[in-house]
Amino acid sequence: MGLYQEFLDRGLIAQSTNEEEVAKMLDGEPITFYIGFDPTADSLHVGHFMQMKIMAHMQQAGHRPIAIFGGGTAMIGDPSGKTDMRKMMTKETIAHNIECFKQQMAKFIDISDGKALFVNNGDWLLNLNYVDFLRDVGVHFSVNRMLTAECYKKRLETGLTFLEFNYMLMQSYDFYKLHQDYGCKLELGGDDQWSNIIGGVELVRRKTGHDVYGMTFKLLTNSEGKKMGKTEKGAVWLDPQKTPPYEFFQYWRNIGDADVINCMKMLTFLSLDEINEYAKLEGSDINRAKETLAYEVTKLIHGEAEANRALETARQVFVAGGISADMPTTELSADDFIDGKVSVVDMLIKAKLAPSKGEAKRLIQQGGVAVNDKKVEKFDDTLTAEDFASDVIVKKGKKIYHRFIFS
RNA sequence: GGGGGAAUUCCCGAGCGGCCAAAGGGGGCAGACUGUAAAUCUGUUGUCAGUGACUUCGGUGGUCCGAAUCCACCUUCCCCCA
Repeated sequence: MGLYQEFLDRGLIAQSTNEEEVAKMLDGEPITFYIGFDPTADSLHVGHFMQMKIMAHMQQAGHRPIAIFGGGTAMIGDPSGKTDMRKMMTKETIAHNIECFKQQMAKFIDISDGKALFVNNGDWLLNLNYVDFLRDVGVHFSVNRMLTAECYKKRLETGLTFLEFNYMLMQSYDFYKLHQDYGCKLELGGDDQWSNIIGGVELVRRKTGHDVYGMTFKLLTNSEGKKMGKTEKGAVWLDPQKTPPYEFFQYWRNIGDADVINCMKMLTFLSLDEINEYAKLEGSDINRAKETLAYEVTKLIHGEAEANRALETARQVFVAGGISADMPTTELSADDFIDGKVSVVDMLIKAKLAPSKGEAKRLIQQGGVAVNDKKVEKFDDTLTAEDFASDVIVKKGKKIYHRFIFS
């Protein structure tokens, strides 16, 4: 099966500037293509992972990926689809974020012997001469057209600064630059990048007369159309420091029924045949699909060992109701004990299971806390040092387990 | 440059000078029901303390016994005009 067909079958493709040509390119001679990443945080997240997975797919098929880090564009901030202007980032932050991105990405993309390139658009964007740029690039853009672009729609209601309005030109210039320097012929990206991508395709054509192409991939959304990979606490990060593997695993283990198969197709390398088998599951059997999804995605990002540990932990906790060494753990010290006792409330706070005493008390009063499987009845319950002879497991709500040790 | 409007607790958004820790919705958290799902229902949602105290309503001062509510200045944002 061809690469293009594979992308199509997995439901990854959103739109392309020229379907026929792009399909031919993907399954034809090696080409150079690029995907941009704006360094807006110090870790990649799940949304980026999809892009990386696509790059890896492409690389396996013989194509040469260029990952472009937006050291220049991040100075502006992409307004696409945003309701508010982003806080402007300092150069130092951006540089730091790029380093973090590079390290994470190098695990998925082979950059040896020039098989893939990591470039920073700050290298050329930051030194542009304003007037020259306007004459070279700005002249090719119609404000009228830009204003009708879908991605600015929201911003036309709330306000769009000229700073951000320039973002499209910068990104378009990237494509031109990569085309000139590396013969790059294809830009890929999330579907929110569509406007920016066609801007680049058009700019290259106007300036060089060459045909280049763009294609966007579906964003990872759930069945309700909401973006996935976000929790109350923020994004689901790839950095194990920011989102521990077990938590990462649990995120996928807990997704809605309607989203499992989609996620499998988009995020794992499982064959479509295999996925179709999972799609036949119904009722509580769907949990098997969720477990597989969680395992596979965790394996891709954190490695097999971590995936196994997360899976084991989850099974022990939820199926056997047992204790696992891999549970999030808080170590208590003698200072935490007053008169030889430590209150459950204080433990919850120490483990960050509750942000304040009031909330910790409420949790207990509403019956949401159990110590060693026994529901805590009173909010002023305490434990003594003897209780810690073996590990103490605190359960918050139905799914959050936390281990306390004291030695 | 001129004129008008706005800034409220995680978000949106109400808020006669006292009865406002501040309506309502969203979101979050917990409980019931379940399949570690969804939907639904219930409770809860500033901090500390068991009848209470304390810190909040863009910022700084002021008026008043008393201010999220009134005044002045400042900051930011939006809209209309040039």
